[in-house]
Amino acid sequence: MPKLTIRDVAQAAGVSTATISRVLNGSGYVSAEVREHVQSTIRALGYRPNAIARSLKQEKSRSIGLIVPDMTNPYFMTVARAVQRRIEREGAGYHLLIMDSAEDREKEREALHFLLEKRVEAIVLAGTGGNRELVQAASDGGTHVVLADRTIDGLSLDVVAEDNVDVSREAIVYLAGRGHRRIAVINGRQTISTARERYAGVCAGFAQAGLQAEPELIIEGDYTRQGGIAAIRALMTRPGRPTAVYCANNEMTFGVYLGLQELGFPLDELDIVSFGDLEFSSLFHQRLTVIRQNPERLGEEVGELVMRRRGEGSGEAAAGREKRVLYPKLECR
Amino acid sequence: MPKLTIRDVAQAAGVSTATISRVLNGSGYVSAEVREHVQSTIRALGYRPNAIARSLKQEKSRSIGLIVPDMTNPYFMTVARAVQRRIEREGAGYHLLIMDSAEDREKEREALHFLLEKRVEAIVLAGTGGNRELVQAASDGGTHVVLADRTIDGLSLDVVAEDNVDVSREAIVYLAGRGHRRIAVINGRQTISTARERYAGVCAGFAQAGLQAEPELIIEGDYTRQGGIAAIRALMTRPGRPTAVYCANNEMTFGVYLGLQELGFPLDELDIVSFGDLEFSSLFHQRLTVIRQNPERLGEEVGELVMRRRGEGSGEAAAGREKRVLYPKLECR
DNA sequence: CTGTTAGCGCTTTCAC
DNA sequence: GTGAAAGCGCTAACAG
Repeated sequence: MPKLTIRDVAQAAGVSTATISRVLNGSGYVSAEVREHVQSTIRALGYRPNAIARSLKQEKSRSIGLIVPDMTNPYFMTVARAVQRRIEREGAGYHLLIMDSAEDREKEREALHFLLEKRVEAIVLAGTGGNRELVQAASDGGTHVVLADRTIDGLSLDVVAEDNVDVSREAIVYLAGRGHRRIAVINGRQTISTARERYAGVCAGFAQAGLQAEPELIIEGDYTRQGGIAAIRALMTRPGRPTAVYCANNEMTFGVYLGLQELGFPLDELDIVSFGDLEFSSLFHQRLTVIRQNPERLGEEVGELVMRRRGEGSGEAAAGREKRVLYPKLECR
Repeated sequence: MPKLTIRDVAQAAGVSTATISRVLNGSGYVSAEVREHVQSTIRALGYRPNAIARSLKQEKSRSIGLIVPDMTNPYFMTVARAVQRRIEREGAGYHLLIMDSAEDREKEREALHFLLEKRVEAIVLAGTGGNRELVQAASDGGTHVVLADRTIDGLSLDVVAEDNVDVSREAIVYLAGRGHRRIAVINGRQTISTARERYAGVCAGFAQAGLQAEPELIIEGDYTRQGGIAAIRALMTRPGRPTAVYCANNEMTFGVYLGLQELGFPLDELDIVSFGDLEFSSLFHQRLTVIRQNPERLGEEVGELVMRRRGEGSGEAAAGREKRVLYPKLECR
């Protein structure tokens, strides 16, 4: 099959390439007669314009980059899907380039470079906490940057995130209210903003409940399932076990259950609060309380913000950055 | 920030654009001296080559399209991730464009057109069953097409899929062996190849077990959670309830559990076999037997195939198509 | 070893 | 209303 170009179509239709282009884009004046003729020629030939050439000429890639720290986490994939839907809805042929940093700063750096070379019009970043200068440079360079879910200290950029502090405080108070005195905390890495915020909330909760946070019950995990398994293993195989656990993300909560099972404990051995939902929590009638986030909404907000920024003048005139905060809810039952 | 081009770099470094290009691509001869100078200039300026221009010139987009019928299904996202990893591993700057057809032929058609315009080098399709001519045309047009998970009748294309028939037969025999006589079947739409194959296997299973498949126990669902809910509702709210259910995909199985819960049945009311794993099946000690698929492996095979085809001459010389079959396993316990 | 140059396929002034 | 022509940023012959 010969690769067709706009010139082939022009030749076949007996008009100039400019006319074809005008028909394709619905721009400029074209008589109805010619338009129809061109359109039928296009159909007859099965011609498809080359989006790459178009992008080069227009200096618009019509693509948005998204970097998530974990493609296997349903939370981020839900965000991704919402963003994708939102930008596709615009109908302007936008699409999403999804990259996975796997919580690795180096991979994140590569992903940023990659997206920059692809000339994405905006980068949505749920970051590892690293690459601050590069992110700033990207923003200064005129690529819109929106931080999603996670912020980066010292950068003034658009942000759509959740309030991690207050609901975490509430969670600890809730557990204390149920009579727990030995509450373990499985944290995320403190390089990640959400992990820091969640921990801050936890501390506030302990204070409010008049409890002393016991160092050996505070474990720094890594937001992975394996991390959750390791954490619960450590907690349950030494004296002074906890009676309740606050777990800073969904994957680690899953790990906690896997670990409990592996250790031979009943799954309802502990009261657990999970920051972030687990798909099966509605079926899983253990002593599990969920802090329900709203990835759908977050993704929509991000998409909306991205498309709006696209309209505004690039970089330079960009007025104040925007910060939108969503509020997760502790689902007591 | 001024957008830098290769000419700016050339000017700054006092050499020609060709030299810059050679340094960038590691092609042709460049003296070590000049190379270093150019590289430091590039770094100093913070120059990033424009991948769009490069793609246009080289007539290689370095992108692969993937169309899945359901982005929310972990099965397909696992496939996607495996494909992505595999093509990124090549190190040639390849990336994946993921599109969601939402089981809708029209959306699938749009996605195909979109990817064709983006000049993706290959399309990986887990299809709805429609758009046969378009898919054929894409393949004829020189875009490699690999069917993943689902085949399309009458098309001779590369395929990586699972054997749905035999393990489904086995599942029914297994349920019959546990003494069940009233076994319900929740099918997928018969426009989808996997649904047809799974149903064929189910019928073989009934025959082998010497059971009569009862029409009112065979329900055509749609591979969605809602479909599963609707199906189990229908089955359980009329006389002659089943005692076991074969459920043709993971999402519908989830729906079955949601439905049972909603109807007030205990979750272990029925023996259930699910084609396709549920994330929590290992924790969920109900009467659930899973047919374990291997999306990781499928994705890797697809990625491998795609990258190999890329090496071979395009379209024309493409020798025989390849069909790889994976074998899911019934996990009895 | 390095520079000059001709495009890749399209859009977009600017003439007519 | 339509066409001619100049690039978008890069790479790849081809000279030198």
